Amino acid sequence: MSKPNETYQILQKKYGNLNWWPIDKSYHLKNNSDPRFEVIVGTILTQNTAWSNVEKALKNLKKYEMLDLKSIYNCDLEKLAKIIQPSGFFNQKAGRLRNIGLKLKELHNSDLNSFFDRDINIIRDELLSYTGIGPETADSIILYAGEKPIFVVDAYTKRLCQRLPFKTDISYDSIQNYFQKELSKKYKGEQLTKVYNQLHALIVIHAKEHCRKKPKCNKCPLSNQCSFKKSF
DNA sequence: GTCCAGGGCCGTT
DNA sequence: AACGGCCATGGA
Repeated sequence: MSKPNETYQILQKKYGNLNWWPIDKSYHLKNNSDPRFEVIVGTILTQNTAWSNVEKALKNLKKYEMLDLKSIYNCDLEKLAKIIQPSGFFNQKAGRLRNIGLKLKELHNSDLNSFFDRDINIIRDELLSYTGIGPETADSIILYAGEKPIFVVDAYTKRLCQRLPFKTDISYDSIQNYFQKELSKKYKGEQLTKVYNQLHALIVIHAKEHCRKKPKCNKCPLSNQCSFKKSF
């Protein structure tokens, strides 16, 4: 039976350190804006969407100087939708972004420090109450913007869990609880946060390179612990 | 042309 | 509770 700790070690050795979440820090230094807000925007834009399309939308937002909280909640929805068009689902996402901006302004006076300076479960419940933020988006915001220890489960993670398999059913909460239980035995504090961050990134890369829908099991680094094994 | 991507909401059963 | 349709672009 596969274990998250082993899987992490193997993937780490294979793919090395992956710099997630991808953020243009120089942009935020120059504009005195908060990179955490770019992460939040990115989590919405990337919902069921290839990152290459998200990059185009983020580039547009910077071009029109819209990548900050105030510009988002003050925006004209049609204009915002046009700007983020390359990311797909643009009408939906424009509404979600503006709504999140308004909530952060109204409930937290636009202060991300105080927003994130709370218990993880409190933050999570609040994020889940916002329209357009489900479990994966909430957890991505907490981990990659808030830098707090929570494990993000996505479609890739579910696929991996089915195939290896791990000893868990594949509901979001079950997978998250299982990974957190196993990994927190070995890692603590900031180290644990880094592991959650890195492992999710590793799973994404691995799923793109090998554990695709139509898997490429040839040269797969996890083949020893995987029971799916097919030769495609 | 078809398939798919770093989901979530809403209506129906 | 579980499932299907829907939202939409761009790259493989």
